[in-house]
Amino acid sequence: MQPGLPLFESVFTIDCVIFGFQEGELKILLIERNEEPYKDWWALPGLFVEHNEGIDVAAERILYELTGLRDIYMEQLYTFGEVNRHPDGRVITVGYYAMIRLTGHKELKPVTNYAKKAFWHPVSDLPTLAFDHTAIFEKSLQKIRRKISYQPIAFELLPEKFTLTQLQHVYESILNKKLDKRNFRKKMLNYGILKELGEKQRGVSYRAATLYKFDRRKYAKLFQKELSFMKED
Amino acid sequence: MQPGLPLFESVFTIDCVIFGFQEGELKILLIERNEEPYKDWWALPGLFVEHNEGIDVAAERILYELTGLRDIYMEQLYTFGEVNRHPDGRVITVGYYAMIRLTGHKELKPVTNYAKKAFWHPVSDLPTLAFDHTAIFEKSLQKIRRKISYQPIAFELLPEKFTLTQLQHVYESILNKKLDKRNFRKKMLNYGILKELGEKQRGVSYRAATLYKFDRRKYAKLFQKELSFMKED
DNA sequence: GCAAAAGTGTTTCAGCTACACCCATGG
DNA sequence: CCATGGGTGTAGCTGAAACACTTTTGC
Repeated sequence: MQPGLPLFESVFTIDCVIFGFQEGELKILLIERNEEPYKDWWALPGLFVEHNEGIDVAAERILYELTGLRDIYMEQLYTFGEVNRHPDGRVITVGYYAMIRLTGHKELKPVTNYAKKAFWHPVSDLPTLAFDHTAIFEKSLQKIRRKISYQPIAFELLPEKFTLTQLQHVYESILNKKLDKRNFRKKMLNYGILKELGEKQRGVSYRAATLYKFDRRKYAKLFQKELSFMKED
Repeated sequence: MQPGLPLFESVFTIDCVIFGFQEGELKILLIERNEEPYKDWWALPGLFVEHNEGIDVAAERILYELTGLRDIYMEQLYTFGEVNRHPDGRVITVGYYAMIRLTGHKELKPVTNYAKKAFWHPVSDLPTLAFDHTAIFEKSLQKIRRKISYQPIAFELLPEKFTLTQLQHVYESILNKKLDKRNFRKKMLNYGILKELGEKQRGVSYRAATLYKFDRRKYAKLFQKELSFMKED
């Protein structure tokens, strides 16, 4: 620590809610802790922030250590600094959330020492989590529910090529309600931010659907920054 | 600091964007710094968080020290943790924003030692601020612009009794655009969350306007939590 | 031929927008 | 009597919601 600053120091961590979409369900990545406190509990992946490490960089570090992925969609969520949130003393944590593409064959990397293993858990059926991690998760879900109505985050969870039905399932699992198929398609195609690829699905035992990709260029052109997507209630 | 935690400590502060509405304009409270670094610069009011002090409590402490007010509308904004944001080393800061009622006669309390004085500055014409405080301010403005469209935060800036025109001016100054008077009134009254008091304005040299108050009870009953207020663009 | 999902239009309704004039009051 | 802001209604448009049947494909 440099001179000039007073000695008000605090212990300080990052916790991360990592969303993925698998088997038609929204899931998050949990680890099983291998250390006290909360040994053997499920928890959000987290780490201590090092000196002279920016918090965004630290958040990316977690993600890389766990999944081997870089350049992932990731946003800061909220900072949790209640005195009693950690049994060993005042630990402030900054929550982040991330969204990753689970292409099925992607394996989780061997997990760091403080965790036994990591698993994808459906958000509809989470166990009780360590610390205040349940609250952090709930805040993240609130945030993406709101965000999906004005930013194109659904595409972060899908492979590059996807069908409209897959896209609809992402919206439905985040918003936790059924949407009307015709209205969804009409609206989505009207935005003009999907590019229809010439291709169709392969290897399905029913009528193959048209594949689309998200056209970032058009999106950026149409809306400098935002877009009113999907009504909220 | 308690045993059991590793020695990853960080210096850690709170900075606060305090909004007020005065003379028909949206303003924020700035202090003039009396200490290095950035001595003599304008800055957001901030402080170091003490050990065993929750961050929300610390944020309320700033507000009380500067304004003598408690029980104020206040929300966490974002956490800024870039390595180079503070010239003396890595200082993480949690930004908050608050909204207070400036009833005109309310004086600012004598300011703490690190500041010479505090002033209300119109947000439309802010000086360059110390550290990354300009970025913190801009994020807070973005946030309340979005928030005013789904939560009744405008009332936090007004006295208990207000006219519809005053309310409209609050919306206009936050959204930074003119609104149509008839449409604004129709919509606002339709929500059914304003209570018409029997009274009229006094001491104005034109037709006195009807006074209203925000009916929190009705608001809570109608919308458990949220409301789609004012379209966003 | 059947199971499973793809794909497709129209009507109705609510809420947003645009817009201009008379009224009450104090000085 | 004049200056200042208070207060009011309607018509047109746009976007959301509701709703059911035919098509394609693999097996």
